Amino acid sequence: MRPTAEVTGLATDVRLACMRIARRVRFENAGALAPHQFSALVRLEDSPRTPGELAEVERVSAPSMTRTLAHLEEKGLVRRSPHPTDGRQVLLALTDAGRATLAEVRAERDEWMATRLADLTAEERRTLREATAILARVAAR
Amino acid sequence: MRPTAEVTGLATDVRLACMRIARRVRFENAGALAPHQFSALVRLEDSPRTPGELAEVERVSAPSMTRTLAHLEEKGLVRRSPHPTDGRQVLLALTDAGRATLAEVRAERDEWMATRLADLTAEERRTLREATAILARVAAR
DNA sequence: TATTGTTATACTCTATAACTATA
DNA sequence: TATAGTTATAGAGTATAACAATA
Repeated sequence: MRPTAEVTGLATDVRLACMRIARRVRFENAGALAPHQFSALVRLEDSPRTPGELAEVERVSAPSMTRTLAHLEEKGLVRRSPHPTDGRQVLLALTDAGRATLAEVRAERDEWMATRLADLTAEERRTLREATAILARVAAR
Repeated sequence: MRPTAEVTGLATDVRLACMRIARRVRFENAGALAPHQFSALVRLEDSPRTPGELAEVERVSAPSMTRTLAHLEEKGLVRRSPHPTDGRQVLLALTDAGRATLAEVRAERDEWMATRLADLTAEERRTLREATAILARVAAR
């Protein structure tokens, strides 16, 4: 469907609101983990992956991912193991420390948001709950 | 007010939704302008500012801002002029090209969002409209 | 003597190209 | 010969320290 003026105006507002929130969350929680390191760690949460897969999904070059993974390994957050069937490939997996770090960073970020949402009315929170479901679909497309 | 479990869960959802949207918008529109250059340009929109003011509000060092401004000046997006009363300071202002560039980047970003919002129902857009007003207040605190 | 801005230098993240090992 | 990953090298952004000009 072709966007109307009403939709375009809303698009601006939604975009700006989301970018400001994201910026505040990142700023408030610089944390011990750089953004690209955090992103890579998140990708390993569901299952181990190869450096190549991680580079592709994070849209960085293979050498960049090599470097990022080396740092995460130094910090003990990921562990590497040989690929079971392809000797050229390597598998990276989260360590217990890696999982704990992910949880910590998320807890800090949630706390920032939660303290602010606690001051809203129940009605306002209901609106946000509905909106996040919609935004999740929008982001997925 | 102390966050309840219900609020903490919502905080996670809101935070994730906003960060995903922000990420998609940034990814989708890499544009001709690097993020830090775009940010600095936005700060000059309302009125001219000194390098020191820009460095503080963008939370980067003075030398970093010097460098950023040099690049923006090379591209013809900002113009420098002497401070009227203090010979040590310098004033940076947007050029017409700078304003045009800002408008272009925003238009691209809005288009990405607008094409997605156009597929939603009117009811869903009403929810988003209410939510963005709430989020704007949250981000401002 | 303090402040504003720039230059000097070093470190980090990123990319492309070259290299090694395996398929 | 093609693919996965690493190493070599270079480019861009950032920071701290040192410097020049002005208050």
